[in-house]
Amino acid sequence: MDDGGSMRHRNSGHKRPRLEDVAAQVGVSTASVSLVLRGVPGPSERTRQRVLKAAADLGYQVDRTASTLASRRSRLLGVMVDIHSPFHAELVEHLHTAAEEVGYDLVLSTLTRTRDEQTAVETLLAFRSEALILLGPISPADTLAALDNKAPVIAVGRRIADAALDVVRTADDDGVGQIVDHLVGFGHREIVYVDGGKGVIATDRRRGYRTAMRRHGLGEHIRVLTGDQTEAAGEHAARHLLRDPQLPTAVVAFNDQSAIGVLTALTRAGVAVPGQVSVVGYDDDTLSRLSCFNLTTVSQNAQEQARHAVTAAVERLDQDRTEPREVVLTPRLVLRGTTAEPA
Amino acid sequence: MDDGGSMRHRNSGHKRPRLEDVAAQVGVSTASVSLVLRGVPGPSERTRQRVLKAAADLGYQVDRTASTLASRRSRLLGVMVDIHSPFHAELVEHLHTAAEEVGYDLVLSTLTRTRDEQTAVETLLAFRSEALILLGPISPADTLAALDNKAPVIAVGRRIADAALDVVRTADDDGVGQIVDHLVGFGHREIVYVDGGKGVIATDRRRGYRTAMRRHGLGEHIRVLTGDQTEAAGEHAARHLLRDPQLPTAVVAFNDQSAIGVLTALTRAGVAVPGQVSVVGYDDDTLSRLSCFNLTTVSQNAQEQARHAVTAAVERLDQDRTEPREVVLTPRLVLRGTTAEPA
DNA sequence: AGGACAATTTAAAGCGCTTTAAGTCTTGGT
DNA sequence: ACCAAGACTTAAAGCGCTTTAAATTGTCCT
Repeated sequence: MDDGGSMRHRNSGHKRPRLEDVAAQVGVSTASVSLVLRGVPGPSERTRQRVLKAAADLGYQVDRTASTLASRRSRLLGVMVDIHSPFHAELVEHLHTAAEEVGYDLVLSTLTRTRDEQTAVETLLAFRSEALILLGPISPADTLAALDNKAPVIAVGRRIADAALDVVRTADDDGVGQIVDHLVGFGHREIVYVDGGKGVIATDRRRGYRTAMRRHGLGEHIRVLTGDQTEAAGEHAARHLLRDPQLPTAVVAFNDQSAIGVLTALTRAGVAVPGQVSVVGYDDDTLSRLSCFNLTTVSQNAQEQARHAVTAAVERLDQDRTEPREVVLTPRLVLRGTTAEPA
Repeated sequence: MDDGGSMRHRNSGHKRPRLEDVAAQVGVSTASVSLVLRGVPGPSERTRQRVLKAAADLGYQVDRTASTLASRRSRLLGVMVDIHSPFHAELVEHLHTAAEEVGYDLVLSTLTRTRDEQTAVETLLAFRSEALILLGPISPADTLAALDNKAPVIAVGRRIADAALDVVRTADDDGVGQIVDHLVGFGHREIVYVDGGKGVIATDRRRGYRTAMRRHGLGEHIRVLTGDQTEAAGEHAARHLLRDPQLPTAVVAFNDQSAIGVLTALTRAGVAVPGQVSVVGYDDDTLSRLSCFNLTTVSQNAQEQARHAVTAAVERLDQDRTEPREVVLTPRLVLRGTTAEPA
């Protein structure tokens, strides 16, 4: 009668079943059960079947914390993401499948306004992540290098000078180069670039623009407008252009957000896109695919980056590679409706 | 000399420091160190200082897996999210701060094309989450109820009939009702609704529309166009409307995505918004805030929902509440630029 | 039947921490 | 001086699992 109190709680009495419970049910040792459940060869077929049945009957589910502790391996890859970024979302999706294929699990830690990289990474480490996959880290190179001493670090999406750690990224300069090639192919010459502020990525893209322009003998037409990563910056830059007597024939923006700002301002001013001005973004955001924008842009191939990141981690963990490796993928131009021949 | 091999690995020699290492450094027992590090009263101030210093010097970081195992508590809230949803992103952000305030941590498990709710939840349980916060679960009520037997479940954002578990959501019907009130206040009468397909949420919003229309004596003007949650559906619906001799004066869409489809199709057909037709969405997506859309919509107040979800979890875990509770918040109309008096 | 060898099974020692009961020291009162 | 009452400190027993060495059982020859 005295369980009146405990009966108020569900779960009372039968708590989570343990390995021992399964073992008792079958009449074997916990060692055997553990072996069967992990698929380690050894147990006889008969034992195997009976253990599997008992486990299913009891609804047994392994306790990660215990097995991590005992095996000294978590088989966990820690991933730091900006949960607001659609691109990161896509990366995570592919990281999941890639990790699963090699027998690892993912633990995510997100960046928010009140949660910086330091905190996010500490969380990952507290879970005993064996390697850290950092999506678009902004910490300085030496901080990352120091971190790499605790667990292999794979930086995704950002160039790191003289990296002592693994890096997987796309060639941002090449991406912008492809855009310029594409526009020049159409016959454009007056191509302006709306910048993305400071930061490694912005630097690379800006350089890509400059280099490509010069390569086409358009060095004198180089024009970089200050901006950042927001729609507002794009609008601002476009309004600036509209004040000039003569519009350029094409505008390349740091990213899709900014490009959409440009698009909005131009359209609002009655400028036809791509009739009078072509506009190009970068990232192949969900945004750029909306039919009302249908923005020509550059895709970073999330899937391939994810695969390389996981591979890099596995090489570090299971194949003791120690030399840092940098994987630079070629981005892919995505032609949509905002580019055409100049008027 | 024989450590040539092991020197190839970083981390060799000094692995992650343990409680024991800190204890040895200070010359006390691991028990004392544990006490100090967790802030449990008992240890003297002198010991406290020395332990803290040693821990910092060694770069000690607690091993969650071990402490979870030992204390039989993970202090972890498992959160299932759709990583592609901007709204979920916002919720997660607030869940983080809310959880931190009450001494819990979050572990995220994401839904993807290849990862269903079942899998996501299992991951959460494997980490020993003490409670499960499911954002927009689609599993049937009885599945969720069964799950609630393993760990308290808090369903966020979705109504669950006769719920035997905690629910935190906004009143979707009320939200759409507010939209209709707003439009009627402007003098609109021909208000059509673009539906969001099947699903509990779509049902509620549709009902909210119908009820509000009747409340205003506009029962005869009720008109629901089939649709779903996509931009394409909105475009499709709008094109349908454009075929009629006479356009309605206002269109209410299931969500922002769909509303933007409507907006795009109308604009493209030369219809002025809000001059000729007003358009309203739902969700207060990032999208709706873009200056080129500036969509009037309804906000679900992520912060408040997050707080309630965490509170519900804590009440279950630390204050043994056992009666299920449903928290229904009132959504908030966000007035922007796509609504005005009818022409 | 006896023994070598392979096939299974299991006892037991942890993994790094928490927790509680049982110390050990101080104090201060008498 | 002596003892009770704090104030600290710590030994030791797990938490639920993995892993390895050792034990047990079974099989096949000669």
